[in-house]
Amino acid sequence: MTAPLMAVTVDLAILTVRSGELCVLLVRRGVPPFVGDWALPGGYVLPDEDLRAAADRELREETGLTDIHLEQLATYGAPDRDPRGRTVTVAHLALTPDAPTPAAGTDAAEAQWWPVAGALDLGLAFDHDEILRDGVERARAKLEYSSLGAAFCPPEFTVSQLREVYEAVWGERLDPRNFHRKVTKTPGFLEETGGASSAEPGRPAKLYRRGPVEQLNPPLTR
Amino acid sequence: MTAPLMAVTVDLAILTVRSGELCVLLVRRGVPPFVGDWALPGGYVLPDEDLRAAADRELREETGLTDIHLEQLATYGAPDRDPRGRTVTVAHLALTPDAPTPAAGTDAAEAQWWPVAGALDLGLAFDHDEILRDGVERARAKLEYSSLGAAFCPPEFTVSQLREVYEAVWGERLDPRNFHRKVTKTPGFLEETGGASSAEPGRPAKLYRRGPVEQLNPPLTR
DNA sequence: CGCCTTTATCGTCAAGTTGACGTTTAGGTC
DNA sequence: GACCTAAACGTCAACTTGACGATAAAGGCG
Repeated sequence: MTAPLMAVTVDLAILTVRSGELCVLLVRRGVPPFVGDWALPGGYVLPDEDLRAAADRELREETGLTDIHLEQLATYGAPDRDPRGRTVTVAHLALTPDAPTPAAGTDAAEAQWWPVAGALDLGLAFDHDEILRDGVERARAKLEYSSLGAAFCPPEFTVSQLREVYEAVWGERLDPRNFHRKVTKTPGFLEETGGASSAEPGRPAKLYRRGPVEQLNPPLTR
Repeated sequence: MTAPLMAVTVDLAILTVRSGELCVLLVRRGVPPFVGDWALPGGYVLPDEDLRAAADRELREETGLTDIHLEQLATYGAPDRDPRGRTVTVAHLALTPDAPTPAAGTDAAEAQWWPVAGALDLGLAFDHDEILRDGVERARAKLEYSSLGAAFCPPEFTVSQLREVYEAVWGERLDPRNFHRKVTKTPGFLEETGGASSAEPGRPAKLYRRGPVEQLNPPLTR
């Protein structure tokens, strides 16, 4: 049997929290198909390129960001998902602290952060609605049982900043006192830096950085 | 830019519990490359076939099984993972109750259940060691916070059977009384059928089937 | 039939965790 | 200083967990 050949792409659901809202980076397509529609950034995997390397490259090209959390999400390969021909896309999920709106890439007329609810109302190109929904779902689930919330925060952050991340991703308010107790009493989740932040009114908050723990046990609860 | 084309396959990590051990279905390769080596069952995705459909088809071809739990695991695409040329594989994880050793498929000289520890010592073809490790890891994690343990059990089963699944997958003993309390008191996890099993010595155990709940909250703990 | 063995099921209790909410602390501003 | 704000710490009842005792319901055996 001779193997059927297909195009393979990577697409990125790059999430951040801006002003208390979970946002995704979308690009407006500048080439067919779906010209003018909004889409997740992505592109073809090169002949000698690893999937992870392709995702890293696209991330760098679209945002200039490096060293942010990037994980494989899922692979989408419905036979008719791309009108140009059979294309399988390996979707990735990236999480980043709030960053300036990046420059547009080569294939994209514009790039812009969108609140996820609004992005899903736009009607994205290809099956990117589904990918985005799955990515947001993954992010929500991972905040519960991993220390990934800190991936949305700058290197040093306060407990309040971290709580605002959880509130934005989960879309619900959390009790500041119980949240503080939980994250500071979980060994290895946070490390005190010694610094303090007095940007906000009120008592200055201690600064923390990510601790070594990846899995939270017991998990945080929505 | 013209899209680089690649072969796309699905590979299956089909897990079951046999005599208290977590086992995986392996096939011995009958065609190059890696002739004679053990490998996960799998094959090319057809030109008009969805990824899920390809996984379903391979599962049916290799085991004759249908209607068992099947989920996408991850996608592996290192440029040199297949000596025949660039090949990306979408690995799937399948969980099934104990079943008879299936007949070999077309490309496989034999098919056989292997305890996972032994299977990893064999040195599997391609990157199937890595896929198997990831699949086992996924199964272990999902038992904690989902009701997927029942996917290893027949339609009707006892609490002890379910506990033996957990013990086999996690590789540790659980207290029968606390396990019983946990699974029977979690609303929606199990449904009593009314029947009883007296196959074992001792008091007959009530029979249960899977309840509607998918996510366990709070989770079971190792 | 009683008695033993086996496993299922139920109960108990101390320790730990959660959720709701009060109190104190440490900065700003007027 | 008085007042505002948010951080950080405390309290307490309800619940969950882990360890393990007690009871129930079968079969085997004298």
